[in-house]
Amino acid sequence: MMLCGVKFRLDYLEIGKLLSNPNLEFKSEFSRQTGEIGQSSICNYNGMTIHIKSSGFGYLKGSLHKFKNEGKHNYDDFTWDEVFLVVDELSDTFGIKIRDLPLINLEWGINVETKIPPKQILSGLVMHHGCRFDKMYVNPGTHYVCSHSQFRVKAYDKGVQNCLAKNLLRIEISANRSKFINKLGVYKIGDLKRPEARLKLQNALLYGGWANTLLIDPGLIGYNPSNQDEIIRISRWSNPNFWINASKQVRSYHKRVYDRFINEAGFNVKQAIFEAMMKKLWSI
DNA sequence: GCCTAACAATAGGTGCACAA
DNA sequence: TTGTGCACCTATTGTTAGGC
Repeated sequence: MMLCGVKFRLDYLEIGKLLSNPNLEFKSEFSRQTGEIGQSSICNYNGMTIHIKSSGFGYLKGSLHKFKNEGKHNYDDFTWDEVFLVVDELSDTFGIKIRDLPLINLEWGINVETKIPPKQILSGLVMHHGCRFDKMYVNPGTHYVCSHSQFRVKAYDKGVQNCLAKNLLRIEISANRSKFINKLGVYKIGDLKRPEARLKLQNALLYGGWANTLLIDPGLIGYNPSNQDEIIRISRWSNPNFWINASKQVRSYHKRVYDRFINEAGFNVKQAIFEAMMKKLWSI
């Protein structure tokens, strides 16, 4: 599993230390109209950003994974040992103890290699729980995002994004609220030293995230229905709008029947990804 | 302004009865 | 056999007040 984005809350103490750190250069908002210098100031450093809103409130956010790669990319693997090395390095650079800062947001995910191009898988993503996936166009590529109020489930083609030759699918959970990660036993980055906390993040990704997605199996597109009933069912199941517009009971029923059908017909794209994630999770 | 905690409201999943 | 509606429980979401 890989940690990606983080957002920490900064208090009076840290803000004072950061502002007096000679290695950091802060830029303030400046209004040409009034000539006033805004209260908030920003500092960018290798993919990490410090936002100081007032003397008592600010946050530090960015990608630890990118920071490890000097702010350039995040398509390689990022082990837990590396996470804590990066946190220590960042702590030294900034002169504050990052490990003990309260986490406000956290993003974690995994890259898996797939047999078929990720694009085919992504276009079949319909919903996560009762929430539909939206397409967000980012250059290059497309992010499939499902936004709940406390967290987002994201999937995208990591290979295309970084012009890699292999089929690399990234699946990610991003928690917007500290409540969501607190529930998993994570309050600060140091908590992730504990294997139980890491396991909870993994499970949230596997079971809470991927297992609860509704995926139209790419195999369905080329499937030859054997009778009239199947023609109707397949045409419904392969239509995202059928799922999105169905009442929750209808959806729940069809999901069950669809899962059984997928299983019997041997369409296993979702399951294969689940297993690949599982394997990958235990290897890094 | 930005965020959190607590609470109420709403939505999802499941099992079951039952209709077409 | 396929599909729908209902009740129940639980998880998620929205709202409000309040901290810093």
